[in-house]
Amino acid sequence: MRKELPKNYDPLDFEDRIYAEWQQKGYFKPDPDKKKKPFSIVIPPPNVTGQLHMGHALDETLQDILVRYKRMQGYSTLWIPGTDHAGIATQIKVEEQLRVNEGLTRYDLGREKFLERVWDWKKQYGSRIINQLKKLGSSCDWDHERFTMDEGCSKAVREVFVNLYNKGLIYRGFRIINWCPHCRTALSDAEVEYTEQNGNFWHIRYPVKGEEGRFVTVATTRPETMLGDTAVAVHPEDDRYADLVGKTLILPLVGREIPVIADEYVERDFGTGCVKITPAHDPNDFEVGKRHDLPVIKVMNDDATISAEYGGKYAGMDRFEARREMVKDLEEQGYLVKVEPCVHNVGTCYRCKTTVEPLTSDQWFVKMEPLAKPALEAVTSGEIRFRPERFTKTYTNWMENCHDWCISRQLWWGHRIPAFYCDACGEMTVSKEDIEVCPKCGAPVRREEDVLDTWFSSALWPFSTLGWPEQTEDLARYYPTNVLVTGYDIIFFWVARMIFSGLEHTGKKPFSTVFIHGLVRDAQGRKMSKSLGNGIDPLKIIEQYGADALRFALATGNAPGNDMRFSDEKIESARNFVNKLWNASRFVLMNLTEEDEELLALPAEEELAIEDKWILSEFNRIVRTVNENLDHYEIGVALAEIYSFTWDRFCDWYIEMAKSRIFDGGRPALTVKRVLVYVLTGILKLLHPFMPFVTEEIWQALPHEGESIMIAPYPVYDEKREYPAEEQDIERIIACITAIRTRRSEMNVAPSKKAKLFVVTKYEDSFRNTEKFLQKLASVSELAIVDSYPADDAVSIATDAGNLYIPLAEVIDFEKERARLTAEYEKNEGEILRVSKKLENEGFVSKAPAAVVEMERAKLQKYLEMRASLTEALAKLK
RNA sequence: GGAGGCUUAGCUCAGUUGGCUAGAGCACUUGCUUGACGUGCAAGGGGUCAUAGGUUCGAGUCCUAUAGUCUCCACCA
Repeated sequence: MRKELPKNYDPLDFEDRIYAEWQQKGYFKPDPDKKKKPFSIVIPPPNVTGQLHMGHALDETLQDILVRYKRMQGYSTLWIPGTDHAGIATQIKVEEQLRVNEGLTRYDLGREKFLERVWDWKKQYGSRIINQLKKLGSSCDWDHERFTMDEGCSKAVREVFVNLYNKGLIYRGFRIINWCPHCRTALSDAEVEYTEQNGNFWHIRYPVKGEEGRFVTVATTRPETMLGDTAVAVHPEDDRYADLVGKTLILPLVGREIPVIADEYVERDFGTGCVKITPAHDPNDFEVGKRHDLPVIKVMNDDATISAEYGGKYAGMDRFEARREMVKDLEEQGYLVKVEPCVHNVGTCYRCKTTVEPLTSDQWFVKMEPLAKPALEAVTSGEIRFRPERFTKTYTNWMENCHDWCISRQLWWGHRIPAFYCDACGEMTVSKEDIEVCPKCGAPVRREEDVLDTWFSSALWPFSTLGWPEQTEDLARYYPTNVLVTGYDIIFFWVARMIFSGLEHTGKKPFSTVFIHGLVRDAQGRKMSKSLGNGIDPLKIIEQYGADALRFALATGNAPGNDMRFSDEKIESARNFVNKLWNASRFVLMNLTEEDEELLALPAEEELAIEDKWILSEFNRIVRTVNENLDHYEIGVALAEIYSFTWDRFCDWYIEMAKSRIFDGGRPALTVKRVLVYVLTGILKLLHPFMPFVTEEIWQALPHEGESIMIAPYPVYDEKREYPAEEQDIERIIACITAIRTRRSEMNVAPSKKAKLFVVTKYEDSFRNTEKFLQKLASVSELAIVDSYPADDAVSIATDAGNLYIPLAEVIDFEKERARLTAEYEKNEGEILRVSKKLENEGFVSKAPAAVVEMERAKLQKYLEMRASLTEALAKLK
């Protein structure tokens, strides 16, 4: 007895079970068959502390679609999953937990104890996100699961660090960097987010030394930094201040003497034209300071309090408190000229949103210029391609303008920098292996405290996960990977850095295609965020609607790279489609009484009915477009094609047409069932990459060959299976049935009221071959093909296939009929005019492609036939 | 300041290299216990494709300008 599907579609019944089966059968593993072509993807590793959110859901869905598609096409697919240690993010979480639960800071615990806590946390939460990925149906090879701080990845990190250092591409230097006073670490440029904030422009006057009563007025948004001022700059060609250059000013509140200098960096028209220069706390001032050899006075501590050394009475105050106090004092002492409100961009930490403090510090950097050049070339040459293409520009702009990458972080959670200092002789050693003593003088060394930027290890992900620096089989077979799927928000953080790292360390690009998607927003189009509380939990959606519906909703109705909104309507409509597929399958299944072998054989050509050929032909065409679109990463288009074929063609027409044949029984019934099984199975295969669970569940219930739809071959276009004549026949009849339904509906004729149909047509065979459909689907009691309709008691319907007459004298309003037919006639005349004009146009006929011209000719033919029909129908009304 | 996106039906969006009478989902109107599905079936209404020019036989699609809107980068203190 064949397995039956439950009446109601309930994904909870089978999703977990099916996933477990797939995993147990080993379908996620790459096929060891060397003859198969490899296809590989590395997952953008979610943060180990994270929960699955809609962004992940979209990202994983797209990857899984590609991987499942390729797997069914016979590739040996490897999709590597894993998680990222997420340095700052994780450390913040653990510190927060520590603070809340125990009232302790990481300093209370000390480095070693604290790291134990973080590892505990990782063990506890790391598997959570992995399990959530499974809920989505992700067909990753879990045997290949990696973590950015596991042994292999850590080895790769060290290898890369030492190599870059030896090449002079990593250096340690005293520079101005972005400092997060809350996380107490340096940040890279990419990790600073600029937000517009309301602030003030304080105009402050600095007295000129030796010239009683003379002042220079500077304007600043950050008065507290004046403690570190070491000059005031004016433009060299600014006549207003020409005589001041070289003079000395007395810094208010501080009393220190600073020079007036001339530098082209100053914009004459902005502010007062005089700029206070604070090399220790402003990147531009730092550059000015270097040019003029100014002292660098750092006035803040790591927590952004004012330093004891230079703070004077403000020492120990928080920077913002100091600002208030200093403004007050400046005002009291008569130095404050005016306060001008302004909106300005303030840099904030991308993890904790604290205002970033630019300050000078000793840090480690990656020299970007030599790395950026080949990375840029790989993309501009087309070796690596962005989809959609417009993101190429985002990438190249950044790559062309990026500064050296600050990679050291004053955190504890991360890859510790493999540098060792000897206090005895001052030697620094960078080494792949840990060392205890200085190679130069033999004194004990101490290891660098800093760890590396999280993104330093993520940058190696495509090859570190495949075993690099070992030359493993995996690396040889699956690197470079084929495609990287990720959001546009991490092109700088991650994609760019993977590209230059891959090129530098493996000599190969890490992937051929970068497939970029947008953000998932809420129904109002707002970014989902914790603070807004508008996040939609994908796991709740899965519980409620099923993973297939979620995947469908995410994969459809939006163009690549664009943001999308996630709404109730969207997920409901997705669920409705799954439900439709379920029920169509139930219908097919409940009518299969024959043996599997019998049903699986596709009928011989001569046994196929006209509608069989029609649906097979249409299916075949859909197969082609789906393949083409998937090959071009047009996932939404591919899915929309399957959707409309399944619902509008297969369910609404073919199944309806099939009913009469099934219930008639006999040989034709076997044929139609075979076609039903064939096309439905084909639909399931086409849909499997998008909706893996439900397609597997139904496929298993249907007659099938093989163990799982997951490893069944993806449908391919078959040029032999094209039946243009039959397609035309059926399309013609569908148009007639629709026209009849429309007329009857307009005239409020109950569907139950059957009527005879008279047809005047030159497509006699089309009508005769499909009489049963007209009867069944257009409430026709009997079909009569005539040369001309004899009476004037009929509703007439003009079609390009001929004239249809339905004797329904009691419902006809002749005036209305005439008006309607006339309107239709006019409209048709308009079309005739439009198309004939086109065809009379010399330019069109000579320049347009022949196929297009041919199409227009056929169109004109249709309109002319329609005109004949309408003329006849109108004549009948007289 | 620089770059890019978006503007198509009441709403949310498709429309791939220019070429069938511009589509879908949702919403709306009308009818339907039609042998899987009311999470459904049938029929229908609804769009000067932001505006103005241009290229072309032909423009929602390409070019230029304008307006509105969003995002990213830069940072003039």
